[in-house]
Amino acid sequence: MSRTTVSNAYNRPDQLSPQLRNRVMEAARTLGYPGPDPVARSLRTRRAGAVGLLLTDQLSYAFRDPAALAFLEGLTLECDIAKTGLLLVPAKPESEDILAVSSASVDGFVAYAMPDDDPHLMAALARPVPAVVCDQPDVEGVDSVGIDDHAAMRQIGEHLLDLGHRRIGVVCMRLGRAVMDGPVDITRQEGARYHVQRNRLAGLREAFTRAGVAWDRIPVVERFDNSVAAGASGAAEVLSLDPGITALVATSDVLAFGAMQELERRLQRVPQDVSVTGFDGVAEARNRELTTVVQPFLEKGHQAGKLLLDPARRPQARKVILDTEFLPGRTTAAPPV
Amino acid sequence: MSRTTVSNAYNRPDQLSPQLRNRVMEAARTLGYPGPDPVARSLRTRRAGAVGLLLTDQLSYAFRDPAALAFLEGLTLECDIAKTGLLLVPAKPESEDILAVSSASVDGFVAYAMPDDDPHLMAALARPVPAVVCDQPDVEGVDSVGIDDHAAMRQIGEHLLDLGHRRIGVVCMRLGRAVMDGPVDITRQEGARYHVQRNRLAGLREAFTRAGVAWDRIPVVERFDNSVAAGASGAAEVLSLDPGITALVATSDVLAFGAMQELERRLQRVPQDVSVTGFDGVAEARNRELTTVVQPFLEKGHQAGKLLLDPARRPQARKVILDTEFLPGRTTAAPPV
DNA sequence: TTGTAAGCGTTATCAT
DNA sequence: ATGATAACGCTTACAA
Repeated sequence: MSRTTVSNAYNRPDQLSPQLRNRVMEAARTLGYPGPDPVARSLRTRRAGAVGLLLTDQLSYAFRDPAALAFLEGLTLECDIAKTGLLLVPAKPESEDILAVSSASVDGFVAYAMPDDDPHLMAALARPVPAVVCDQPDVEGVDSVGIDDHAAMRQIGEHLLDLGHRRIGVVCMRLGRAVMDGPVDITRQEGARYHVQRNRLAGLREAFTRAGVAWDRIPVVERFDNSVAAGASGAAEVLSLDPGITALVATSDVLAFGAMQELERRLQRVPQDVSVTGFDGVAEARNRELTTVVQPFLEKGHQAGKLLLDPARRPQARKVILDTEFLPGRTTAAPPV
Repeated sequence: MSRTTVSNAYNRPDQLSPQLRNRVMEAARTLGYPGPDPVARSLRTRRAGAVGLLLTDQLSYAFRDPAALAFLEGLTLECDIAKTGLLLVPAKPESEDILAVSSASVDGFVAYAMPDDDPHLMAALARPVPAVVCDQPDVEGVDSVGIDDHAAMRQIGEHLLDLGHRRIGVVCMRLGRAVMDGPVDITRQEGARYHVQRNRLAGLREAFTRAGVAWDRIPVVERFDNSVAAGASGAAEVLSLDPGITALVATSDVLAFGAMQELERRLQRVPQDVSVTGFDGVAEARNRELTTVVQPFLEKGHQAGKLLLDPARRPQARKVILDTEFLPGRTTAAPPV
């Protein structure tokens, strides 16, 4: 029996007589042939049947961050439709080991919120497969999905300014690949390796600078982790830098929850004593009526998947900017008199 | 320049002179050679560098279930260590299409809480790669990880019996691959395709039967989704079948939250009017002090990963049964007099 | 240190 | 309807 016939028996049952097909399958059982080898098939067909996903952090991190989860959910829905697997590629930011990226058998990559200079990102973009970046700076020839972080954060700044706040503090997420928890000077703010954080800080800065508030007086504190605990300790540090602030701006909802926890511990009322804002619009933020910006994470994942899996790929890179919505909540009010 | 030299330049930089290596890399750049093809490499080395994961539901479901998430987190931690990617394989229960399973380029499979007769599971086990099943019945020659669902649920039953409950109702998760929301007779309970649900119901039944309570009088209601909404509607249905129950047993914490929501809507107090129990011990259950059984999801994922990735594989299948802890909370009390 | 040659297991093309 | 042949791109003994 020839190879071709066996291949057809598995892949094109209609191309050969049912009895021959049965004979093939029976022989396979007898001989212990487990069916076509996926890797060899991929080599021949030039299709891996999987999409690679690069995340900011080690794999397990993604399962703790509600925002990353929603993105993943949107992306997997597209993968389901395209009958494509999703390969979570280990890409710890502190590791320089890009072997996992360069040897991942995938038909394309999605990079989500990676730092601009991450070697894993570089390695993925260097691969001769399509890629989509999400929440990252545009790269020549690479499709991208994102929001206008700058404008969204400026809205939050303007909201606080309208309420009358002038002395504020900021807790932001990591700005580089190394742990650098502490106060952030303007140089580091501008040179942040994370597109999203850089733009949010810049947007806030623009709002305050326009209103005539000196930005270099505003304490900005960095935390590596996006966790409630990090938000709490970040808020504590901001308050130690300027105990007189009337509002705390966090660059994520999760950090804002931590800030609120710390304020509560200090018996400071929100918003009567200190206003707090977040960013993202995760479920808990809506429940607790945090003043925040809602961004469509699920839709981001959808769009990223669609761009990557769209068979009719355009000759030039496409760029999707999704809408955000400023959502005033009960955690902001006029500063105390 | 020979193929070998190029291969060595990429894979064994120490095996050739630095200047030659540089010459190779430069030539690669000039010629636009993107580096070794991962698929061809996998074919040759017989290593895919990825582990396949089969989940009960479509991929996106996993990102909604806190239990599945914790399992994933534990598993990915092991994958990180082994520098192996994790391939989420689309395996919708209602689909018979196993192509994604049989053509996934993986070095092994982890199957998590799949129904016993799922064709995707069969296809994965038929592949000539190692596999680990989790929360599933033992399969000849396949490593397994799980808990003693039967004993754990019996504990819950005994707890309720000790408090004096005799008329109870049950809300369980799906027992088969098709949506069959509604009351469940004993035949369907015993024939449930989901190992976990089957054993939990059997454990509860044993406790009540031993105490002399006729099990066939106890309303058991099935819901396909493991969601708060499903728990609420399931509880409502149980209450319509027997308005006189003094306790509601849910086979998951999430369903229990739904049951509590429905009881609150009916102005029934928990636990004064009706007791409620869950299963899993997710974070929210601990916060709300739900009476439940805590099971180590993270550890389950760890163990599954370890078994699969352990290079020193035993000749015979290994079986890991993890401990659970009965956690009495504030949602159970003696029935009203 | 570098090169030669033999597969890895498929599927596409073409011929019968 | 079925079969022969030629890649797919790589790694790895082994030889030079």
